[in-house]
Amino acid sequence: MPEGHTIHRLARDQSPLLIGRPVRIHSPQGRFADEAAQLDGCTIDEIRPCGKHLFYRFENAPTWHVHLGLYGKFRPFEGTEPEPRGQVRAAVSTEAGGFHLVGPNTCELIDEDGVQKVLERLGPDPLTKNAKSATMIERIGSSRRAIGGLLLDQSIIAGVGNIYRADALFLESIHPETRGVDLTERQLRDLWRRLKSLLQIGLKHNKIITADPKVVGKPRSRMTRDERLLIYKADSCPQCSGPVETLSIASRRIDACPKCQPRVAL
DNA sequence: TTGATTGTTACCGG
DNA sequence: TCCGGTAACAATCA
Repeated sequence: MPEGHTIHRLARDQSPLLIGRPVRIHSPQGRFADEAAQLDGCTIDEIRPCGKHLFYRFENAPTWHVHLGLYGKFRPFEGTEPEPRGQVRAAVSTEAGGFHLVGPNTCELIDEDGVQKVLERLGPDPLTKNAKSATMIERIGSSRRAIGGLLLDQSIIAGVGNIYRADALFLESIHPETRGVDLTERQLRDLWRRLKSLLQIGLKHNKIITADPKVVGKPRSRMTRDERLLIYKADSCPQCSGPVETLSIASRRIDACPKCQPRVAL
């Protein structure tokens, strides 16, 4: 259930355990068996995150491309591999431990051309070092689509999901139905910085910080100011205490405060 | 059992 | 041509 920060976090956490040594890979339920056999015993050179995609680059073997989709997750273990539970597509391990990959959306082997094809379809990822906002700003600024929809479009900006789009727009006082062309360059630069900041906070804490106590996992009263000032699934606006408006943009829920995020007059 | 969900894509129609 | 709506896929939980 990832937005981009989850993917970057996984790459960061898995790298010291897996890179530079041979790994055992198998597919307990067979749905990835042929591919796993190709990788078994090979050495991982690099675990590269981009947006919501993960690329495991191997020495002398194809690249393993994983996208978790809505439900996929990595179930880590220490020491000996446990009995698989659920739809375990692949099991990866070293002597120290490893993980079960459960229910991913994408799980495939691709060559370098394949990697490039996936990357070409992604916009800049704010969590990637030296990522440039220019592409995002240019594409949004020339689009008549609603900004709420544009932020979910991975070819415009990679790694942003449903929660961060809502909270970033709230923090920047932009109504989700505002058209891209109606935003100023200043607003777009601020929006990029805000998304980057939110993703970095998520990366640091290893969870999305929102106003929903169930998601955050700690009481609202104990959140810092930055953590609390968010609107996704909030009962009322954290800023003005007014009612929250729930909309559907790009077929997904988005919340907004009609007072703090005024609609632009057309 | 039903509905919702931190995702993506193909397809259709205005 | 652009863009929104919808279904499909898939897994889990309240």
